[in-house]
Amino acid sequence: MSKSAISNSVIRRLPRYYRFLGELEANGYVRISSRELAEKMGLTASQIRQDFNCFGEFGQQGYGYNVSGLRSEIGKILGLECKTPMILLGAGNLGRALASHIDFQNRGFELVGIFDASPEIIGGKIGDITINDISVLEEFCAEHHPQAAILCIPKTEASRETDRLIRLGIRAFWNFTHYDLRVDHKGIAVENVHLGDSLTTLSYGIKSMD
Amino acid sequence: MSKSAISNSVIRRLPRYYRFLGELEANGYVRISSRELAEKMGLTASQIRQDFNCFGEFGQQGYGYNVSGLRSEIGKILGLECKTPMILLGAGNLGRALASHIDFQNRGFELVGIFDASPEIIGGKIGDITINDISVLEEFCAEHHPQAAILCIPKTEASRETDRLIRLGIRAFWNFTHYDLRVDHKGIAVENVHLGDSLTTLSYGIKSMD
DNA sequence: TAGATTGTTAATCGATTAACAATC
DNA sequence: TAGATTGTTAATCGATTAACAATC
Repeated sequence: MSKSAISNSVIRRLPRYYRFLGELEANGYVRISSRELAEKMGLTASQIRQDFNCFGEFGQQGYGYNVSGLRSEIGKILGLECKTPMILLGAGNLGRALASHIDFQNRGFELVGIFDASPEIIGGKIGDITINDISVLEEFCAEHHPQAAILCIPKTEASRETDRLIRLGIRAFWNFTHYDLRVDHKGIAVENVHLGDSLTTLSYGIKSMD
Repeated sequence: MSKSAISNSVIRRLPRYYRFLGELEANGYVRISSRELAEKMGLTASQIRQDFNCFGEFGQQGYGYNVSGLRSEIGKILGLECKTPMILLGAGNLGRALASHIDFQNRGFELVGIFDASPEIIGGKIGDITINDISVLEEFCAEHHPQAAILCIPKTEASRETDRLIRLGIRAFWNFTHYDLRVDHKGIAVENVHLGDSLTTLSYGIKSMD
């Protein structure tokens, strides 16, 4: 829907705003000014006001922003009222960690299935979801229509499984494999998480301190 | 050392360059032009040349860049020839995943110790490293002098443990806890990985496709 | 009303892209 | 030499910051 001109830089900041506002709300804040929020988040007040004005007028002159109102507006923009059904491919340590620790509900998703190829793992459970054989993916998708997938599989299988998943109706990928997923198909969303690159950046950070 | 004017945007791209060049090298590439690399990475040739010129002249007119030479130069800039001793705090699923799947050696680090507070976990092993009781951190640091730490502990303990670790000589944090670590102390490097924010961004990506 | 703080425009800053002379 | 491709400067684009009138 809103494909208007919200820049990528702004969007990347929205989840963090949403998170901070949630914490403020939990701590009993009712209102907050751009100046105060800027201080807490390490941004400038100007930037915060510019950001929030991309999608309408949420504040009130002389008062500031209503914390819970603003938070729920940002939640709507992020699409968090939908709970997109999501599956996990690869139930190794990382897949297991994500399945058990990520708060899918509050991020706009619901984890509905877990798949792996290794016989020792298949049949086990993570939370209350049973790990299925990846060969039953077709039947599962026909029945449950998941729309998003987490990729925690070996690099070598990523490309093949991605094609398969797209054929099965998956439109969004949270990619943890060791390569950059770039899908040519239009209408597919991809979020690459490259943990190795993140650690490498930290290495530079150490070196450049003196 | 080189605290010159390498912008943050460039630095964020370096690990990815390093990775792509490694793959090219593995595939037998000896030379590559900025145009060809741009195509493979989804960047512009101009940007690549600008980026590489931040730290000297690595290419050769009429020829392009030597793949392995360029890669090792970027490796030096990133500080990957050092193997900074690193410890892991928190050996739950996520900590376990990182300890077993991350290629520390190629990212400028060496994992030298793992700590947890839970009696059921302490004494176990991940790879060939024994999980220690977090109470022996002081002795361990006095002996092994780790300089970096991975935080995979509950949010509630993050602030306290961070202070403790800084006192023990840790100068770099790879932070997976559910809050933004901002260290006031000068001379501390932090890389926050907020997986929840990443997933939230994907939610927006789905919604904004139409 | 007076004080505070937004919404918004204008100014600045930085990053990306385009262009081309230098040179291998 | 001719062709290719860099290194680098100039032009463009976008994002951040500053400023202030509008208004609660």
